[in-house]
Order: sequence, then structure tokens, then C-alpha cells
Amino acid sequence: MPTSARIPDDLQHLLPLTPAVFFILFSLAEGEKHGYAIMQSVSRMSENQVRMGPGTLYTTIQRLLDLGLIRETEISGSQADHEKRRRYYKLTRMGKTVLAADVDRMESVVRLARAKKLVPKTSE
Amino acid sequence: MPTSARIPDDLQHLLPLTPAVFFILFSLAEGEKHGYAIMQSVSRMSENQVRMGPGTLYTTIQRLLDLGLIRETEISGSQADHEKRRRYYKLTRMGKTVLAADVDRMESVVRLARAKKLVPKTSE
DNA sequence: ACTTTGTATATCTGTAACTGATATATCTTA
DNA sequence: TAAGATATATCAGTTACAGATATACAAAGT
Repeated sequence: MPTSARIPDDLQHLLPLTPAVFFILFSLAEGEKHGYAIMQSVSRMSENQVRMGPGTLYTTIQRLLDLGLIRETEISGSQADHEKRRRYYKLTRMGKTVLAADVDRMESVVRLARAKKLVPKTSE
Repeated sequence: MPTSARIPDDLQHLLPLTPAVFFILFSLAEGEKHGYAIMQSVSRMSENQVRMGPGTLYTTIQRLLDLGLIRETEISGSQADHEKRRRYYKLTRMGKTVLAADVDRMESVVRLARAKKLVPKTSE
């Protein structure tokens, strides 16, 4: 299994991921996107529970670039005019690893909660 | 089922819970605890991944009190001397509801991630 | 033709949340 | 009696986030 790399010490402190970071990484796990598309997909995925304005979006994107969790892609091939101003991002290998680690962590928290019957299911 | 109340608008913005808030509520879901015990249980539950110092702990406790998600309990009955300075807290009904909502949210995120195969499992 | 709405990125200011250090005091154990 | 664990509290600094504002172009309505 290839993507199972360990997380270096200087990124360990990111876990657990903050909601904004998590959703951006999670959104990019679907495939590469530009900023505005990330905003929309976060709204959609969270059923409008999470409202991420441009302030949070673009500053967080910048931080994730600096951390090396995402990177900007060179869009090749034919582009319509309106696509020229878009800036596309994708997860780096490290970004995938960090995201996967946090999903695993969440899964074990949920399992623990259910097992101990600490938390009743509210719906479904 | 009784604990399935809806979350009022003024608390909706708390979701998704920040890591610090989540862990304190989650820890108290096991039963009432004092602050120091919360710190220890967070370390234990997260296998030392989450390090919550006294700064985060006590300021977050104060915030959760103000929000009505936890409340201080009157410890009745016999107490050893060293227990007198402890301050015990427990989840309120609203605290349980908010925690349950966030666990549900996490569960659906994990399910979505696995279903779409967005995120490979790193271990197990 | 013009106005509104949507797309798209960026920045700025203020606030909320978190971090680490420091302080204080008691209890336990060596 | 000194050290380390228990226990709470506060303070100063930083990080992360939120909301507003700005810019600019595209699309669609009237």
C-alpha cells in the first residue's frame, strides 16, 4: 500500500485538523479544483452547515501551500477565457497522508463513541 | 429517544466543533470529571497525539460553561481533603446534543470518504 | 443599454481560539 | 525536605478564522 507514509514531526501538530483545513483537503481529495469550486463543494458536502467565506478560504489555501499539503497545478490544454483567471490546486502526497490520518482518527473516535454508548445517534 | 433535541441557532455556529471543544465534551461523556482528569483522559484517548495544556483547558471550560454545554456539579457525600479543591463538571442536555450532532457529522464524513475511496486507510 | 447576479481571487481588520509560560498551593513519595 | 504529581488559574502572544470590502469579468435578465 503506497500512500501509507508516516507524518513528519513538523506536521504532527496539525492533527487533529481544524475544520477549515479538513474541508479544503477533503474537497481536493475528489480531484483538483480552483478556490471557488472548493467553497461550493464544502457547502454542498456539509449541507450548508459549514459556511466558508473567501477570507478563510484563500488564507487557508495560502497556508496549505506553504506547508506543502497542496500545490498549484499547471492547467494544460484548451481553456475557455473564463478559466484563465482560475487557479487550480491539488493534494500533494503529504496532503493525502495527513488527510488520511485524520479520517482514520475520526473513524476511531466514532467507533469509540458508539462502543461506549457515550453518544446516541441523533438521526437515521 | 430523549436526547435527540435540535440545536438552537445560536449554537449552530459551533459545528463542526473545534478539536479542543470536542475533546472536552467527549471526555465528559464518560461521566463527570474535574479539569485535570479531563486533561489526562484527552491524552489517554488520543494516545498522546493531542496535548491540551492548562491554558486551553481552563479557558475552554469557562467558555463551555458560559454556553451552557457543561455545568459544575455539587459533589455530595464524603470527600477526602484533596478532593475539596477539585471542580467537577458534567455535560448538560444541550452539551450532549451538540456532541452527538458532531459525532454524527464525523461519521457521515468518514462514510463518504470511504465510499468515494477518497482516502485510503493508513493502518489496520 | 443597463443592472443584477454569479464567478473568481485577494486583502484587510477585527475577533475568537489556542499555546506556552508563569503562578500558586497542596499532596505524595523518595 | 526536596521533587514530582495534582489541581486550578491567569497572562501575554500567536494563530486561525470571520466578515466586509474591493476588483473584475461573465452571464442573464428587463
